[in-house]
Amino acid sequence: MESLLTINQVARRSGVAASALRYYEEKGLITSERAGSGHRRFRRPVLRRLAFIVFAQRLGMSLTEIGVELAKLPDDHVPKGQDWARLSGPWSARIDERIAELERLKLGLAKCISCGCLSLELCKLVNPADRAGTSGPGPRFWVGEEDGAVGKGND
Amino acid sequence: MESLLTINQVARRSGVAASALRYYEEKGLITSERAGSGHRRFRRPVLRRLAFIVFAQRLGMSLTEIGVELAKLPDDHVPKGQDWARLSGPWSARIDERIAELERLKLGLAKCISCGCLSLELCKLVNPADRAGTSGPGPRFWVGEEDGAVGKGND
DNA sequence: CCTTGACTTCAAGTTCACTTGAACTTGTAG
DNA sequence: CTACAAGTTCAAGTGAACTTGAAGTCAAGG
Repeated sequence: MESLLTINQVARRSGVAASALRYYEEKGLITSERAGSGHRRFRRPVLRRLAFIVFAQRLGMSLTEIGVELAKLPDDHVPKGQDWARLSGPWSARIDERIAELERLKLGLAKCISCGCLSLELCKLVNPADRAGTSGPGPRFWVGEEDGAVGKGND
Repeated sequence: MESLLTINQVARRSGVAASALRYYEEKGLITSERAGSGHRRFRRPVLRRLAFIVFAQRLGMSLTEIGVELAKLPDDHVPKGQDWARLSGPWSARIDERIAELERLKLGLAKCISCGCLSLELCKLVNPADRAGTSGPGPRFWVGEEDGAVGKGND
């Protein structure tokens, strides 16, 4: 028994909807074999890949970015601890950055929100590195003064 | 000089695009007066409201959720330190939760990714409270075993 | 043989958070 | 008076990440 999983088995075990699994496959994030019937059969390592995808989404990464990371895993053999471990260094750093930003936000919240400087200081608290700066729709980030019409009064 | 700001002044000072400001106003997140010409005139406190919106977005909140929070601010007077401070308690807690989740993720990454248990343990690391559980599109979260087809082998 | 359930593909729909474009009005400078 | 920038509304488009629906296939059970 090679222990191949149907799409719904994977869906139940991963918490990722079957439709999402097809979507991920279409996007090249995961792969499957086919049974004679044409039905998908997933190998078990897909579960770890999915764990990684869910994980990375919680960190705010887009599927495209996640795809880039997953591409670093080998195609020629089932990924081993070492393969995943190669990814984990940069990831720890990434998480640390995000935590640091949240700490800054928290500090800013406590320190500034009641003193009137929030609207002037938030720019220094928010790290725009990740998703900002992309063109098209999506939230922008706070920038400093740029405008002539700056009063001396508190905002 | 009452120091009312035009939409582009607000846009420059907040880093939020003018189109987004109109959108926020439409959604009831901010308000403006009108000049005789029909042009929007924003009062200065809108800048702090916008700071709060940008801030909350960085925490992963939707505009709808942010609207609920902003509704807690008084309409009858310019929000003061105390008004903002009333919000800050729950917010600190919220940030702490998020930080705690990231710490768990990081720990899980370091501890589990190389030992083969990741796909079984992530469920305990990821806090689904925030955005998961919503119906419709969007990412799902990892759930535990639910399925008969569980092998004893490592995934 | 017929139904049921699990699966397939493909096209179209949904939500969020905006942006873009068209057509129009106003205020200021030359 | 004419330009032109800056503003307006409204409708439609965008991109990400999926979901939903329609129509069809396939294997197993009664």
